[in-house]
Amino acid sequence: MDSASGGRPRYQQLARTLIERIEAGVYPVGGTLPTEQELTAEFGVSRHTVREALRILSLQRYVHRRQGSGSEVISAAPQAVYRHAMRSLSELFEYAADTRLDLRRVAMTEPDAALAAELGRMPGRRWLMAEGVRRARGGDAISFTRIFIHEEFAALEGELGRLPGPIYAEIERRFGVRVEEVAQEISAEPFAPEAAAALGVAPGTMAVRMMRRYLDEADRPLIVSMSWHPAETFSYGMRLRREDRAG
Amino acid sequence: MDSASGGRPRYQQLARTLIERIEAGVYPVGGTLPTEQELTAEFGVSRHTVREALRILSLQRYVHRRQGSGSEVISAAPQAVYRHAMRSLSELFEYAADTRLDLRRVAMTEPDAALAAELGRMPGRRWLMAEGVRRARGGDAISFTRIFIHEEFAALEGELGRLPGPIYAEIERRFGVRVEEVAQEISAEPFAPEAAAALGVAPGTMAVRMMRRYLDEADRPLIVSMSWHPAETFSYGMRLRREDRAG
DNA sequence: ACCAATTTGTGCGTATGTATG
DNA sequence: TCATACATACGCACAAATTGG
Repeated sequence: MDSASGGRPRYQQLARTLIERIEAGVYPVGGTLPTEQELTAEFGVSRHTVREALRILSLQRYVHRRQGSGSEVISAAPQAVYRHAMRSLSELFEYAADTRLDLRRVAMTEPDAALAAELGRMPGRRWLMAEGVRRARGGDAISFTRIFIHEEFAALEGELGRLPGPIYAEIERRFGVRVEEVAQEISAEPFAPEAAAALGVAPGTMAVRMMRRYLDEADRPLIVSMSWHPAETFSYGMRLRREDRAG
Repeated sequence: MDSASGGRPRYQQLARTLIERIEAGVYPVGGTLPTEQELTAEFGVSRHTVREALRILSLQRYVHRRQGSGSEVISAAPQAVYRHAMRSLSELFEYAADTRLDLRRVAMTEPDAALAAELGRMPGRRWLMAEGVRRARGGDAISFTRIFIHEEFAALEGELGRLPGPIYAEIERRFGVRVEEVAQEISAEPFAPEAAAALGVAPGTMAVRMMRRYLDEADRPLIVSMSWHPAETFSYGMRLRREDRAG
């Protein structure tokens, strides 16, 4: 169309104009927008274009439209909420479905002060620790992994090697608890000697460390997992989506 | 209309029918829906009605519609369950409020094929590139940062150095577009020589790279930012909360 | 309770633009 | 280059909800 208008569709230009007016107070909160017919006349566009623009304002929660009544301005600065596009916890590991965890050691441990602080704010209790190497289907090593399971669920000790799914899912099923929140932290540090040896990488190789705390409704950690990935091959992706009213 | 169909509008009935087919596997994930024209013929409704129905499926993330290509089925059960505890995009950088970006170079660039692929699936266009060093309030270097801004917003070129807030916020305000989604990827690689020099770290130092693509409603990247952090001091945390859905 | 005007919702037809393969 | 398929945009008509008389 015309280059002066930025090359964007007319309904988007119109939506932007109306939003500017709302934010400037031309259409005050609590009042109503001009009718579709008035907007059609003012901007010289069809009703279809006006309605597409008003749909944008409605989705972004600037206005509330009611048949027979009009378009009420409900906010001059709607706040956004972003949603992690993830349907289940197992998608936290995008690779989880195609990997297996080869455990090399399972034991009850009592962490020292530094580790206890990392595990969470629980009192100085014992944890069931499982460590091993996560491998792709072909056998290639992905990470050195250490998992701490709260002693409350220590009955799993004998079965850790042959669970069909993720450990957190089994704990939810067996013990009737629920993972309400996951706190994840990504950092980087060189591999510890034993981790390097287990993965078969040179000592001192740089690793990306992912720590996840699986928390219940009171923020108590049920499981804490730590994985060290060779930095050269590590990649982690996520998508965050702005929320709006569904249909 | 007819009582057998529930008295709901035709486009809602059609949307319901299509969703049922997707969930039943009639239209498998990864495949495409029939074209608008085919749906028009099958259901005996106008293209307008078909498009209203498809808009519902698109908003509910059942399909992804692409001009010229079709409506790809992307999920048979699109409800997200975990929510990233984040109120605004600026919280992506937990430090954003207390940092500043010292730009050392701003220029229009035409990326090569490899970079263009990383920036997104836009045609081979030019981007406004800004690069510099992000620093804490005290002046300590945090990261080497390179930002690519779509040429549509190149008018910002002269102001990049003195924006009050994040670039994406200014673009939303000035151009009336909206960041609907952010795709983030974390990986690790050694610093490039010029980045190492700019940060004052030894050549070959390992870096954690964060790439973020800020996408509009059609998944077109508006801004792409890349930051390289010295691995030794990098840490990134996030929390994901389970959502209780009524039904 | 009813009517009439207003306003948005639904639905159809048509034409042209633009990205894709 | 060309056909296909979705995006944008114009027009019209009638339905349904709201409002005020």
